[in-house]
Amino acid sequence: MEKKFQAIYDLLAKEIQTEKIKAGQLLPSENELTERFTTSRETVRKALQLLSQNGYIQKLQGKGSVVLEQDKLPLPVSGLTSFKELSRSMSQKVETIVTSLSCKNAHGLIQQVLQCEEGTPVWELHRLRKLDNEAVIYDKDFLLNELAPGLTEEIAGDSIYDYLEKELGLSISYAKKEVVVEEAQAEDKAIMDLGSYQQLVVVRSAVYLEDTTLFQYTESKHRPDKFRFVDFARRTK
Amino acid sequence: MEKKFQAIYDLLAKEIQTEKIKAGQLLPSENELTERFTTSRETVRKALQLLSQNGYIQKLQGKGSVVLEQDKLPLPVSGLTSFKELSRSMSQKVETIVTSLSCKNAHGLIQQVLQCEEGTPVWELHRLRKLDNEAVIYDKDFLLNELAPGLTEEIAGDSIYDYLEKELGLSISYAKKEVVVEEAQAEDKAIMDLGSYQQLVVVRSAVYLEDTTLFQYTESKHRPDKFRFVDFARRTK
DNA sequence: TAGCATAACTTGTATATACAAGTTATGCAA
DNA sequence: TTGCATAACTTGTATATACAAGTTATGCTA
Repeated sequence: MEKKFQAIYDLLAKEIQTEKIKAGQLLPSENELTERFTTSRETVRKALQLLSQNGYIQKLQGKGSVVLEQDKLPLPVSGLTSFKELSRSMSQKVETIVTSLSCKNAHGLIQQVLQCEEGTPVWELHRLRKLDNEAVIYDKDFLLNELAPGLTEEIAGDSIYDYLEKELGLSISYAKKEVVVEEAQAEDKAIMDLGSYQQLVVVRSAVYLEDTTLFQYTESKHRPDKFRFVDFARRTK
Repeated sequence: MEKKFQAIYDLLAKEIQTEKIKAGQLLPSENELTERFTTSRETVRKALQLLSQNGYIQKLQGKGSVVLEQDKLPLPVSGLTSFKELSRSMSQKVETIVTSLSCKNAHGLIQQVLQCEEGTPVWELHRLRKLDNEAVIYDKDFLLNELAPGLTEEIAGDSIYDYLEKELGLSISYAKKEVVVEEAQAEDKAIMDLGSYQQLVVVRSAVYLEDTTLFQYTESKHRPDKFRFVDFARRTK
């Protein structure tokens, strides 16, 4: 049985996403929700806490919980809209090409980034992402073989995470990311459709499981005009 | 009086930051903490929830709360270290120059991004950030005059947020951000030390107060080699 | 009518209790 | 000694209660 507060969160999140409850409106009060779901107020509050954390609502003491507008960053100052087109185009043609998948024994850099023993078998996976037939994203993944022994090109072409979570029962817990801009290497220029772009946005991320083991290290290179990162952040200090 | 769970959070966060409790170690159990702070377990759990959210600890059912390493993204793959130098250099010479501060009546784009009435008085603030005597960051801020009527160049040269929170009692609650790469404009080239860089990392952010009013809109342009964005994210789906 | 105290809401904090679920150490039994 | 059930921990979920603090509507009073 799914946890109660999670179920309430899922339900309310869906109602907000589908605009059954629209931005600017108030959610039912905590007491009303408590009755509706025949639960306790604390449980409702846990669900609301999640909604707040993920940018769905803002809680106002004495008033209630207002639904926030989704994403909606006010218009960009310049007339540039290329990145908006990109975000809209998530539904457009996206193609993933596995350019290499091999299992190596960790050494030097790989061993360092995965923080594992020398010689530990690790997958090295290279994927090229094409948006509208242009190769604009190039991903290099390193992951512990031990945790995903049955990795194949087919799986790699899909979502690795689905495979991990649904097939292997592993659960990703948290990640650390870094975004920088670097010169395109010869390899990048050879394999990507870079045109005259000389620099790439590089996203390096370390992905951890629930037990804090570092599971995956990824370096994702993006052609600058096709890169967009959106973030919602609350303040805790 | 400060809230209890907040106080516990602050104390534990400090202990982790100063490495009184080191990465890899376990925090005292919830029951022990409950005793130490003469409080209830739920209150301790609220504090731990905050620590978890902010990447200080990972909770393991049945075991305890392990302290995570701070930031520590495994080594970058390439030999490039310029951005690391930058992050280290936060203590190096940083200089802020207010290049313009004026109060205008909102119209067109400004009115649009601040989502206010036509004609509402708004501050327009331009600041140039110099790192080691190089002008590498250029910020344009728009903020509602109504909420910060006493803004001056001196304050703007400092931290605006300190002024807002400590002087005006306003509290920033959340922000939406977008990171993209765009061509440097003529103005950017004129005012920044760009060298041969033709593109800039642009961070656009909308800052909201607790009552969900959009208070500030910022466009921050960074010379690519001096830009670095680090993120810790937990998974909620 | 206008103003104002107050009642009736809302969310925020703090506490107590019970049991479920996962991990580790204990100690008995073969 | 080894193996295994179990006890004694740990965190996770759910519930109930009390009062504080902020907002809004009510309705009385001048």
